[in-house]
Amino acid sequence: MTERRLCGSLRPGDSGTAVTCYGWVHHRRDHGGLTFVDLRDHSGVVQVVINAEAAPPLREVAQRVRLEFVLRVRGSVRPRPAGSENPQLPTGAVELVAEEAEVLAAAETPPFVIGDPRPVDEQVRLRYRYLDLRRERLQRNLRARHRFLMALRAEADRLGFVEVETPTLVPSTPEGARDFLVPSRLIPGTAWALPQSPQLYKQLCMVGGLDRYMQIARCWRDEDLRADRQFEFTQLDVEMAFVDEEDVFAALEQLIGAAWGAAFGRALPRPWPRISYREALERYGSDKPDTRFGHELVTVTDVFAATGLRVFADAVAAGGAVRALRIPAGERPTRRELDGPWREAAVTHGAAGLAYLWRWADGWEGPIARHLSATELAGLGQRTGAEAGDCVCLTAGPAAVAGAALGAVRLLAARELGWIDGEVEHFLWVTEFPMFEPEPSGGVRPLHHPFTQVHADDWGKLESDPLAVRSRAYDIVCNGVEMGSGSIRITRPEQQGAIFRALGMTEAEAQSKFGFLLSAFRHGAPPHGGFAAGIDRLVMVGLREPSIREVIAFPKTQTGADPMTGAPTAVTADQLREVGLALRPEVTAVRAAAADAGAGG
RNA sequence: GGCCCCGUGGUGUAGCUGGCCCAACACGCCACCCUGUCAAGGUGGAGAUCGGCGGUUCGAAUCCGCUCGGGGUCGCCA
Repeated sequence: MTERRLCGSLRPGDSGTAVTCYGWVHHRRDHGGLTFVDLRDHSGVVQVVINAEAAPPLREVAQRVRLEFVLRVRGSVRPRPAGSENPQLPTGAVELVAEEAEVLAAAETPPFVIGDPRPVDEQVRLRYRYLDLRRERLQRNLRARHRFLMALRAEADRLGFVEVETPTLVPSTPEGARDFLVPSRLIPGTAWALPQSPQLYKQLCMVGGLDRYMQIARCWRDEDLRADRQFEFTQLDVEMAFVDEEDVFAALEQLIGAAWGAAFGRALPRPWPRISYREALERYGSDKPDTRFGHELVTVTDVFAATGLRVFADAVAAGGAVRALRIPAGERPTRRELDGPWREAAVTHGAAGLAYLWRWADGWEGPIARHLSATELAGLGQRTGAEAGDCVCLTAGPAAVAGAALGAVRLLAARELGWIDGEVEHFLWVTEFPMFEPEPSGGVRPLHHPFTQVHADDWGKLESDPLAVRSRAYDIVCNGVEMGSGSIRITRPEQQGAIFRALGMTEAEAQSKFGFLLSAFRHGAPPHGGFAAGIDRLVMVGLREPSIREVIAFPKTQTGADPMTGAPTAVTADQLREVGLALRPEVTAVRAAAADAGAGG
C-alpha cells in the first residue's frame, strides 16, 4: 500500500518507504541506460530514477516522456549514492527509484520552459496563463495572496466583524469612475452597473444593525489600466458603527498587520505614522508620499519674493510657489540627466521646466545662477542646507503644480540615486483630506465621496470657502502607493443636505440618486465610518512585485483584453436584441474592419 | 486623447551609421550515442524573410509614413 506524497516533501527519513508521487516533468536527463526525471508539483521537485534493469514498460515511459508530461510514479525512496547528492534541492539527498510509472497526460512542447526563470514576454505569459501559473513566481504569489486573505478573514472574525456579501448588480451612479454597464433583459432600456465599491450597501448594513461589517469585495471601474490598476480588483471593505478615526485606524492596522505577518512573515510596527494631507504635500509634493527615504522638499517662495528671475517672479506674483530639493554631493545627477529625464518628470507633472544649481565652496553655478542675487542664493543655501558639491533642483508655478512636479523629481531621484531601501515598507495614514476639489466646469465635487463627514472646525467654510473645507477622510499609503481610503461618514440628514447643496445638487436630484440612503438615515442611523483597502496592491507591495498583474491569477492587458480567452468578444445581433440594444453604424463598421484584419493577419 | 519604450525562428536576445544577413547566439525542439546526472554531455538536424501595410533606394530586419499589438506614464481612476 502506498500513499500519495508531495514531490517536494521527500527526505532521507523516508528512505525505504514505498510512495506514489504525481506531478509534471520538470526536467529529463537521459543517459542512455539511465534516465533521470525531475518530477514537480507545487511543493517542489524530486528526482526520479529509471535504470536499465527496470521493467520494459517503465523504460518505455522514461523514453517517451517530455517536459510537462503529467506522471504518476510509484517507487521507493532511497538515499542518493554518496557524492551525487544535490544540496541545491530540498529533496536533494534522496531519489525516488521508479517501480511503476504512468503517463496521465502528454504535453505539447510548452511555449516557454516552466523551470526557466528568465522573463517571458507578458503577452505570451497571458496567452498561456495556465502555464505561467505553474511557474514558481505565480505559485508563490498566489499562495501568499491566499494566506493574506485567510488571515484577514480570521482576524476580522476575531475582532467581531461579520462578512456580508453585497450585490454585484447595482444602480449606476454617474459620479466617480466610469461604470461597467449590464443591460437588463426584463426591463429593456435600463441597465445595471457593476459596483465600483459596496459603499452604499455597507452603510446600509450599519443602519441594519450589523455594526462591524467586512467583505473581501470584488469591484469594477471602467478606467484606463495601469501597473497598479485593473478593471476588476479586490477590496478589503470595512465599516464600523459608533467609531471615530482612531477606532478605524486601530482596526485596519490590526487586520493588515495580521495578514502581512501571515503572508509575508514580516511585522509592521504600530501605530502607523499620521500625516495630514497638507503636510504631505508640503514635505513630499504628494498625497501618497514615499517615506522610505527623506530628501524632503523645501518651500523657498519667500526667498524669491522680489527676484529678478522671470519664471520665479511670475510664479510668486501669481500666488504660486517655488520649491527646492537638495541632492547631496557625491550623487549629483549630470547636466544631461537634469535636462533630460529629470526635466521630463517635472514637465509631465505640469511644470514649465526644472531649474537647478550647484553649490560650490566659492559660490553657485548653473544656468540660472547669474540671474539670482547674492541674498537669494544665500537664502536658498540656508533653507536647503546645501553644502559645497550639492545640487539644488527647483520648480516654480502654481503651488499644486510646483509641488507635484518636484515631488515627481524626488521620486525619480530616489530611483536613480539609490535612496530607496527595497527591503522595507513604510505604512502611514494621510489624514484631513480636503472635502472638495474644483470641477473643470466651475463649482466643486467631492474628493472622496459625498457621504464623507466634514472636519468639525470647517462647517463654517462650507459656503464661503468650500475648497478650504477639510474632511474626515483618510488614506493608507505604503511606499508611495495608495493602498486604500476611508472616512467617517455623514449620517445626519441636515448635514447631508448641506453637502448636496454645496455640490450644487438640487433636493430632487439628491432624492432621485440617493433617496434610499437618505430614507435609511431617517430611520435611526448609527454614526459610522470605514475603509476600503486594495488587496491587489497590498499583496503586490508585500511581495515586492512591480505590478498587480503578478498577484492576479488572470489579469488583463493595458487595453483591457485577455489574450487567453480573446475577451472582450463581439456580441451577436440576437444577444443585443434580447437586451433591447443595437450597435451604432460607425461601431459596426469598426467591428467589421477589425474582423477583416483578424482574418487577414 | 497625449508622451515615452518595445515588436527578429517555440522562448530570450544579437544585428538595426542600408548591401558581407534568404539573418547570428543561447535555451527549447527532433534524431542518434551515452548507467549518476541535476544549466548532464557528445554528434547531427529542423525551425524566423525580421508584427502588418505602404514608401524611399539598384538594394531594407536595418531609413520614412501609417497601422496593429505589448509595456510605462500624464489625463482619467468619487
